[in-house]
Amino acid sequence: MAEDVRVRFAPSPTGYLHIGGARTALFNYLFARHHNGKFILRIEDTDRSRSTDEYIEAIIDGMKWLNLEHDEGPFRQTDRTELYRQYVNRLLQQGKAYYCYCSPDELESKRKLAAAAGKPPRYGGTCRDLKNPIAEIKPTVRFKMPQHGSTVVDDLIKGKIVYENSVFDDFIIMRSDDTPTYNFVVVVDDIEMGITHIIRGDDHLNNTPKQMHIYEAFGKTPPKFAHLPMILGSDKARLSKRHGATSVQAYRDMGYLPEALLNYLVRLGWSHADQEIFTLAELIDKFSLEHVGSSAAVFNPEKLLWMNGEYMKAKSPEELSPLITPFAGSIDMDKTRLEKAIGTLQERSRTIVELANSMRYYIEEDVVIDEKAGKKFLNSETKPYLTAILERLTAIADNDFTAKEIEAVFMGLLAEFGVQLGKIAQPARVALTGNTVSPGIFEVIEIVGKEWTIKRLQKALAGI
RNA sequence: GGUCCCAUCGUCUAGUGGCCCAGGACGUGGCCCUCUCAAGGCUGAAACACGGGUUCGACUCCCGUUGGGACCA
Repeated sequence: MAEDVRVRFAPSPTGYLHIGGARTALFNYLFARHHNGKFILRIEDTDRSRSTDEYIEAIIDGMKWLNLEHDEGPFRQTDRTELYRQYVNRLLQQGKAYYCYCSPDELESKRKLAAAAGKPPRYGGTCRDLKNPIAEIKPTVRFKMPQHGSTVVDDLIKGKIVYENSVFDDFIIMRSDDTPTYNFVVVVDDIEMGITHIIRGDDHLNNTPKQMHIYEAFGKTPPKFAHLPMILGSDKARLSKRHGATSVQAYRDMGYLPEALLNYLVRLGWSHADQEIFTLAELIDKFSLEHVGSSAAVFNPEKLLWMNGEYMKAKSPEELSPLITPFAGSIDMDKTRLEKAIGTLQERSRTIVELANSMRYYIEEDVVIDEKAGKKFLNSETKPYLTAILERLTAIADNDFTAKEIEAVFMGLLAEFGVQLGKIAQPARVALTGNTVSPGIFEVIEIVGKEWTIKRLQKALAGI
């Protein structure tokens, strides 16, 4: 390996950490870890009017939740304007950039003229060879782009892309108020930070040739570029708020697991034959830019939900238990009983929220009977069963109140009444959980415990 | 409008000229299992945008058309 890999994730803090941003961060992270390189976080807050500290926090927070640890940073661009100015001056001194005195109005009218003539609205180079400064006007600084030949971007994902230099104009690198522009700042920062690979969304693809010329103006070899395809919404337009939840924290709040979200995100564009589920270690080991596809991907919430369910099943109750707290509050329950309860529910919960919600009849002493369920299963027909269940369960010794014993009771009842299990399990389920759906009834009864079970059965019977 | 990118089941994708009358996954239909619901097992429907080349042979290479997307204004 010739040089050490250094990559960066450079979001602008104008919103929460976006799903697309998270994927970009993930790919950078995996690339860095795979190559034993460095992953740098840089906050692009040059646009001060739209950047807020709250969003900076939110982005860092989101990265932390996803466990995408950076090695350096977070760096911020604010207060580095002096540095950018120095870089601009170097270009100015070397004649690679120049002052432009054209007023916005002039440029605007020229643009309109060009548009009317059906020509692309490019800067004509009016001030390119100007000898004497015009004292009374505060100028912008433009970068001299080559006027002939072509520029080749050899992208790691998209392949070779050729741009005719005639399509470029001399773009502004510093505004008249001394603030540098995006394309310039990125390059300066990437040079300063020694970035070797730029992995970013392909919405930046068309900026790349311009940036390459800035590198060259500073005598630097441009880094390698890899432009990731966009993530789209169901209507194939770029994923945005109107497609529903797009921020990483929204998924956290909906009870998704960070590992599952990452796993889903990595499969949006990257693949490893037929494999769907990957541990982080596997991803780091197997990740490569060569297997990143080149077409945009539609975000599919259903598949994410499925994948989260897979991770819910794979977790141990001990791991799940603390994750419920934000949704269900701290649960006053014996540790082993709590974990048993989770164990019965995790495989039928696709999110932590679903899990927390279905915990109710384990956590709360009283249960609300669903009206429809009550009508159907708690009636004169089932009363004898419930009465018998209450009687037999009460007879079980307190320390024998286990699923196994409870099952034996039910089996005995089946024989006596000459009915199928469903006949008596459903009424019991409704009496104990309030609903027709739950884990296996014997386990439920054990975990609910003798005291509450008896109480609930009595209450159900009283209501008939 | 100009420039650029993209195009395999509804969706994510495998496929790097013959292994493909196209494989996996989500979703979806059916069946099985079953105390309910999930889970699980089996099974079905479902795609190479179109048109030209190149080649003994194209999903795979080239060109064009169409359609989507991005950027610049």
